[in-house]
Amino acid sequence: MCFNMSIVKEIEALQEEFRADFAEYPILSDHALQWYNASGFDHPIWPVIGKEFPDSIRMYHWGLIPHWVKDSDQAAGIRSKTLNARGETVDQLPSYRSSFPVKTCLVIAEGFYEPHHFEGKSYPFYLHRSDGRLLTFGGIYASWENRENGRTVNSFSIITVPAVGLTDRIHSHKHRMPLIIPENQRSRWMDPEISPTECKALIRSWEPEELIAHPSSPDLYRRKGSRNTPEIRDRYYYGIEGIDLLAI
DNA sequence: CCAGACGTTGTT
DNA sequence: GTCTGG
DNA sequence: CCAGACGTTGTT
DNA sequence: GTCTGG
Repeated sequence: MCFNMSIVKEIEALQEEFRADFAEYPILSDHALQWYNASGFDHPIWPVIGKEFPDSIRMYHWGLIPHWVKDSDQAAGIRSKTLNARGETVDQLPSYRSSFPVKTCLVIAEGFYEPHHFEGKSYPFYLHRSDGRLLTFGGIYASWENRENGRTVNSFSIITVPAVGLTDRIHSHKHRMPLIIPENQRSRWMDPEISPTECKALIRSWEPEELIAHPSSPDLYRRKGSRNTPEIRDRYYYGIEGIDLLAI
């Protein structure tokens, strides 16, 4: 699963790393993305690089709206359920298959959150690279035309796979994790010539050696108030050994 | 045949 | 758009 | 607006 | 406690 993620980076840092420019420069007072925690259920716009626009970074809404959706009510109903697309079935399901493999994308993030269930309670953990470098999740995207107002909504879904390694130890409940595309596989993932079979073969459980994790604030999943504060991403001490020491 | 689904796994 | 369940 | 739901597919 | 569906 992957319903919450984070990125706190300068716009320029993304452009340099991916040798791609923002198609529409985000209107940000400080030229930085400042998501300590973004909840998919709020459908934030997020930086992605799509197979059809490999030289630009675009801000797409998290929560894929399939092209066949008829109206905004239907769109609202489906996009909370398409934050993740299971890798096992992404090439078959009606909501995703027309995006695979022609509309795959790299979803740029610094880290992501997973809940650890322990003694009947849930504790969020933040997972990220120890060197602070960015991660790229494998995703799919779609464009939907809202006929009520003539506007186009671009959106994406993060592909999920069975959890492994540190992520599996943390997400002991669902055993799922986002598809992480290794740096040396990014160009392959973005290859416009790739066959469906070859593309499907790139959907594998993997996490970088550098991935580390720590418990984070129980406020992460609160419904009320701002959940996008610097503190929410910091290490939180629960005073429970099974939690505080889990990822050490 | 037509109406309805189409999706995944947070929390309280 | 296309499949499924009734 | 109110009644009714609120969950999962193991072993941390 | 809070959300959804009727």
